[in-house]
Amino acid sequence: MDEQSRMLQTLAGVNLAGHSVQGGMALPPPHGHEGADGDGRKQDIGDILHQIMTITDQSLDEAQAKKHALNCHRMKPALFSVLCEIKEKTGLSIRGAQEEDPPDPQLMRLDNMLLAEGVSGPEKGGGSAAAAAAAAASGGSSDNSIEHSDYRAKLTQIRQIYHTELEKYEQACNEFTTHVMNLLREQSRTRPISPKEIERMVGIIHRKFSSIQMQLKQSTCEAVMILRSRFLDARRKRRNFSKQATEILNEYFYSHLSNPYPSEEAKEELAKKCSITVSQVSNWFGNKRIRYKKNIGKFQEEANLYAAKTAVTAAHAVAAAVQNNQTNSPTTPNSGSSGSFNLPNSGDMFMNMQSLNGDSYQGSQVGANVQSQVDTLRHVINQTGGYSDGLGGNSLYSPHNLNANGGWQDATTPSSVTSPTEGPGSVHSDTSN
DNA sequence: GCCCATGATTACAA
DNA sequence: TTGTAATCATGGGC
Repeated sequence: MDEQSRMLQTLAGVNLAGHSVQGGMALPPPHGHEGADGDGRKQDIGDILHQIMTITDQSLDEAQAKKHALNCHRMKPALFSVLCEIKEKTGLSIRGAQEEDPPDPQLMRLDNMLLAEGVSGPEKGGGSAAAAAAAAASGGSSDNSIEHSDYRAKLTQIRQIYHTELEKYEQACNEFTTHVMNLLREQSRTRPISPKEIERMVGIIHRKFSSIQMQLKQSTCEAVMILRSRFLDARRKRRNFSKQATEILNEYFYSHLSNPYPSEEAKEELAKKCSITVSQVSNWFGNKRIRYKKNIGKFQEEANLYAAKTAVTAAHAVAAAVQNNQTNSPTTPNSGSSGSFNLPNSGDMFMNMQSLNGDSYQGSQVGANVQSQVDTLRHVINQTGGYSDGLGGNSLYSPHNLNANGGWQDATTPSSVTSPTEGPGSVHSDTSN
């Protein structure tokens, strides 16, 4: 109504003389510039304008009656035509300033994110990348498949809500647009409304609804981010490693107690075997070194246990090697690559035991001194098979690898055993520190 | 609910 | 960059 009033005010104040109108009728000049003949027409136009101007102050019935009277007035076609012309001219200038809005960068960002997360666009296991990353971060154990599906389920839920809401908005937008268009078409019978003006109005409505949609997209993005951060937050979802994984890590730790710093390759192998990540292996060793050093006494029993286990495995390995040597090699027992103390690959017993057991440490060349285990093995061999489990007072392992400063010694020369293939004091490849 | 174990994080040093 | 030390946060047994 504002625009209408404005235009009518313009009409009322502007000299319309000279405008040709439908039916070859010229509009009368305004008041004060006419002769006696024009006074009648002036009065007519003045009346019409007054009626239009006061139409909002009247009751509905009155207004309807006046509207009808206006529609039937003989001057209506002429006025209507002039109004159309003026509106077209003013409309052009307004459109020129408003059209061709550039795409909103924020909206584009939101759209891209929703697409990347699999919320919008075709459904093809959206968010699987995030879920996979989280699975890797949290250890890749069987729990992850549960968490993965949990994540997917929640994402699907968000997706459904998003699409339902979006559909609702679009439906409401269409309904409202249709309604407004109908209203405008209806009104166009009584006041000049061009199709372009209707189009512009539709554009305004769509812009309003798209701003609402943007809010929806924003909150959906937030929901996805929260879900993702919760899922990816390993600390929040801390799970203890499996017993088997801890066993493997402990075996490595205690069999490399003189230098418990696995190389990158060893970490990768351990990670693979334990179904955890390399950084988790690093964390584990970091924690283990610190906690072991802080409380050696507490870990003594554990150390003995793993030393014993290692010794048993090693004894089997050595027995097998001896047997192999007896059948295959006529040379001196300690020469060459086999023999009673000629441990394969020069003393990285853990690795070699794994190899002998058919595990995957072969070829990884993860060197570390294992003096304690070699000592243990010697002990076992010297006892000619009289192996004690090491838990009953006679400790198989003594924590002699920590130096006075509390740091680990660098792969020191074993006091009683010299590796046949390695010189004294040699440092293995896993001295990553 | 408390307490301990344990995986992760952070600040710092070498 | 890696390791250490301290700390946080959670899980699990009691």
